[in-house]
Amino acid sequence: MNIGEAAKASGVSAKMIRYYESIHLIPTAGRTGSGYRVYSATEVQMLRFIRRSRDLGFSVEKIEELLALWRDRTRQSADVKRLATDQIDGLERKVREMQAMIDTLRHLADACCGDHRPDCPILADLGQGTEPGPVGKSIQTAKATAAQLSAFR
Amino acid sequence: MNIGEAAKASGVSAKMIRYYESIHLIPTAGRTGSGYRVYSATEVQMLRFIRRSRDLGFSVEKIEELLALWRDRTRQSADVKRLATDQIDGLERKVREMQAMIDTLRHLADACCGDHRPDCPILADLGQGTEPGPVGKSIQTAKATAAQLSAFR
DNA sequence: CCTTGACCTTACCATGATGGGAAGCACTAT
DNA sequence: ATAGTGCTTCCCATCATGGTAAGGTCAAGG
Repeated sequence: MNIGEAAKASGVSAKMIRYYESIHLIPTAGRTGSGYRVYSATEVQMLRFIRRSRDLGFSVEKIEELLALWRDRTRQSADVKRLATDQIDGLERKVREMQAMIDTLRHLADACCGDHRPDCPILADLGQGTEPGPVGKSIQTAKATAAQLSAFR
Repeated sequence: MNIGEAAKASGVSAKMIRYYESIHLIPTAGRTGSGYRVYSATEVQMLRFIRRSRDLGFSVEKIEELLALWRDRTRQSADVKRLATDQIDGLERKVREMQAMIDTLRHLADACCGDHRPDCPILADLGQGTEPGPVGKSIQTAKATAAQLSAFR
């Protein structure tokens, strides 16, 4: 099977298949005499495993661990479960951070009449600065930086 | 005021201040005779505006628009509000996607006894593949790819 | 006056996962 | 034989941020 066919069958782009091979997430694919990569059903299954794991938000690093457990017939399901619950925890943390942003934004947006006039509590709040002092003067809900947000994973 | 002091006063790292200048998000800072950047209270206020916007998850691109509206005394508050509600929409979409992942993961984790035995429905599900066919055989809740997730912003 | 330490400057590299494109070779169907 | 599609490798871009290195500057104290 060609890389293109494997891509179609697994839902992983050819580009990413080559990338996964280059970072050794998957073993080096076999080659035809002319240098084309060749994939078997087993390898496509592994690619689907990866694809599904990515769909659940796992990082490549975590997928490496998942694959290792998958291959290991003497694994302990507790180890797999821990990976899953860690993933849940991380996602939930992210959701909470974003929810805090949403709450703040909605609060601000609700206060903005949103018409032709220039007065805007949203800009007023952003411009005010929200000092890190003891008594914040503006709505101070979202504490997470966008940087911190994307930091996870 | 030095870049270090401006960083402390605004909550934006010196590194990022230079970066924001290089991409023209903020105007070119003045310099002392020896080449040190100099910042006034006005510029620090702009940096705080940026910092706060980032805290609310706005991309640099969106912050550019926010800053333009901030400076424009003839702005229409509707334009600001639209930026805010768009941001809310984007965040909510992301939250929904992550919530779907969480739901799927929790479902799987709940089914995993998590002990010393190797049997694990989590790996079984990942390995099974969840074909894109009409009748998915495994739990199929999370439809968003991690790629799509981070694609926003 | 000289040293020390803290701070500034620029320039380059790295991150994580992915896409895009170019140049060149291989395969398939007409 | 030729056209078209698909494969190969290699390089670049993303986005916002941090790290590091080599070198210049400033302020305080001996």
